[in-house]
Amino acid sequence: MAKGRGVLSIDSDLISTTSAFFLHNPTVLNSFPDQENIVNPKWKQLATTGRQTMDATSARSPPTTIQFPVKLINTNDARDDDDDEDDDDSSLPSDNRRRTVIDEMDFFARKKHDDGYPITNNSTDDLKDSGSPAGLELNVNTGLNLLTTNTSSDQSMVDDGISSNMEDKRAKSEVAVLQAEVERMKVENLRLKDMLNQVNSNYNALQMHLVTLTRDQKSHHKNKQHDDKIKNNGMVPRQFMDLGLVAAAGDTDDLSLSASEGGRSRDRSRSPGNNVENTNEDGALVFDQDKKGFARGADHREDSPGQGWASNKVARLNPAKTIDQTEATIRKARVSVRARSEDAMISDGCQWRKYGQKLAKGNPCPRAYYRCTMAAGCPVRKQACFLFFSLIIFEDRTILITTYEGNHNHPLPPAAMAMASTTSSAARMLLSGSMSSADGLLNSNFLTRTLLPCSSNLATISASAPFPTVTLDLTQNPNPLQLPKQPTQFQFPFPNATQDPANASATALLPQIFGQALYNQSKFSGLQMSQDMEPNRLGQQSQPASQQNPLADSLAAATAAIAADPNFTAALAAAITSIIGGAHQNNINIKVKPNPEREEIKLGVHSFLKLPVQIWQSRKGEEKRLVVVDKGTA
DNA sequence: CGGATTTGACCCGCGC
DNA sequence: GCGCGGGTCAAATCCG
Repeated sequence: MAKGRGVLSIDSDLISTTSAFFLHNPTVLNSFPDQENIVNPKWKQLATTGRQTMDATSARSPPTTIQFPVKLINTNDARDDDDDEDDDDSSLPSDNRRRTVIDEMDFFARKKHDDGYPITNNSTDDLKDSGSPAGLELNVNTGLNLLTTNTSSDQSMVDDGISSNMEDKRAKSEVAVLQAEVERMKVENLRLKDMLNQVNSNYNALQMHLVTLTRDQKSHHKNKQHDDKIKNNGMVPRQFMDLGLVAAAGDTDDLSLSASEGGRSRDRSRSPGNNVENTNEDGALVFDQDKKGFARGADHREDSPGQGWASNKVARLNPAKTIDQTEATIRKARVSVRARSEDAMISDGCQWRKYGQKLAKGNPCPRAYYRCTMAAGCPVRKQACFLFFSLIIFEDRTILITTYEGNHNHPLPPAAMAMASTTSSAARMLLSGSMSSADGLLNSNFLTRTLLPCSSNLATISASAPFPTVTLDLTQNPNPLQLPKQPTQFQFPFPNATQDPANASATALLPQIFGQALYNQSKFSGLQMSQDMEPNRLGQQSQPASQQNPLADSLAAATAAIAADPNFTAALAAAITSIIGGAHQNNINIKVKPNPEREEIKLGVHSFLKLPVQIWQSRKGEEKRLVVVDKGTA
């Protein structure tokens, strides 16, 4: 079973801040009753963050055990009024008066005593005394009728003139009954919380549908006009982004796929099993664009396993490319999360089952395919593969790229909600059409500021890839000015990353650059990286590596040795060549100033690779350059 | 023994 | 039309 064992690091501040921009109500995060029992400490803060909402929810929930003692006090007051037969001219009904005659409340008398209002069981004088202070609570209505049974029995007690021993026994039995009742109410409370959570989830899902469908309608007119522009200037990527709006109407898998494939039959010659997984067996509503309405999932079986990965299925459709059909060609957004993890899977709170593994070209690290198994028919899938360069350059600092697609059709545990909210919101941002770009890679200020306000470099959008993809880079340290370090929330398995400025910057920059390159291989034309790229970032990392890392000197020596090793050269070149597919023009220029802070880049490389690369050093020795040589000539 | 994983084969789109 | 690559399936295998 594929269980997330990796250490995923997400800053909960980031999430909490981000959640303010989520379309669906983040309170879902807090609606699970088991927050106290969260095992993983990494998520505890999330649970704690949500506790306010939980408390509020509890306060609004049906009567709890807290309230009914108040009701008892109220009864005592009434009893007091009645017991004072001589002085009292109470207008209470006769039954209430009879009820108050009961002097059964041994344990309540004790409680009152504790509260400072002493009551003696059989003393009517005491009953008189006890009446006045409790009168403040007369108006408290607990909504519980727990006293009904008690009072009736008490009434008979009084009439029968039972002794104090019997009263003690009765009191004990009533305590037991009340305790059982308390337990029952606790269980009921938990059940109600579950129901509330379910309602919240349903509400959020419906809200998302409504928003996206409304947006779809509004954008439909725009798309018409936009298509004309596209015809004229062939701005396919632009068109693509706009089509994303339609996909956004699904926001979730179901809708987009239905819209894109509605009315067409799949020609895939697979076994019927292909259709099993995405048919919404749970009866989820699916929007059928052809039918202009929602249909039950059971009737919506044209889809294939790829409800999740819709893109290639969309491409399988009728190749005739009219504008309308192009509109129907909806590619689903993907959200790629880049996190530091040494395990093949990050722990995102969901249960995944691995259904395939593929050795993608250019990456010796196989890509694993997972599907969500938390609910039958859940269309969510994810891919996971290690960032190759992270293995090359930071051997001990692997970066795992996890790509999600689709939305879950089932309630999620809090831990999963964090990731799901992040990814779904990112996908919505991508598909919202508010940040369309004429060309592939862009850094969206909009997305950055809204989805990930803590950092300006955490989110990247790629529309040129086969799928619109939002990449959330969780490998970087957020801007320390905006987000103080909180290493306790999520633990990256790389302690040095925050300690060593050089490491921090390098680990942040390289994966960002190379990782994006991997996702845009078709557009890859060269990369440059310099220490000057982010002076602020480096400036905020105060101490030089040599001061903080006692191994700096030895590392520098090792670096020099490794860099001089022809095996290293060959290995690194081979790796890069492999990644970029041996394209002739693909020279990767990595400017490396001879700075001791860089020494970690070269560690442990040549044990990993075997193909050639050339390292060129400038005359002055200020700069080293890695040149990828063609596979045949290297 | 049931469920999860592995892995070779297959399907399909796309580029040449 | 053919080959390549991504994605998926499903039988075989593993494992608790």
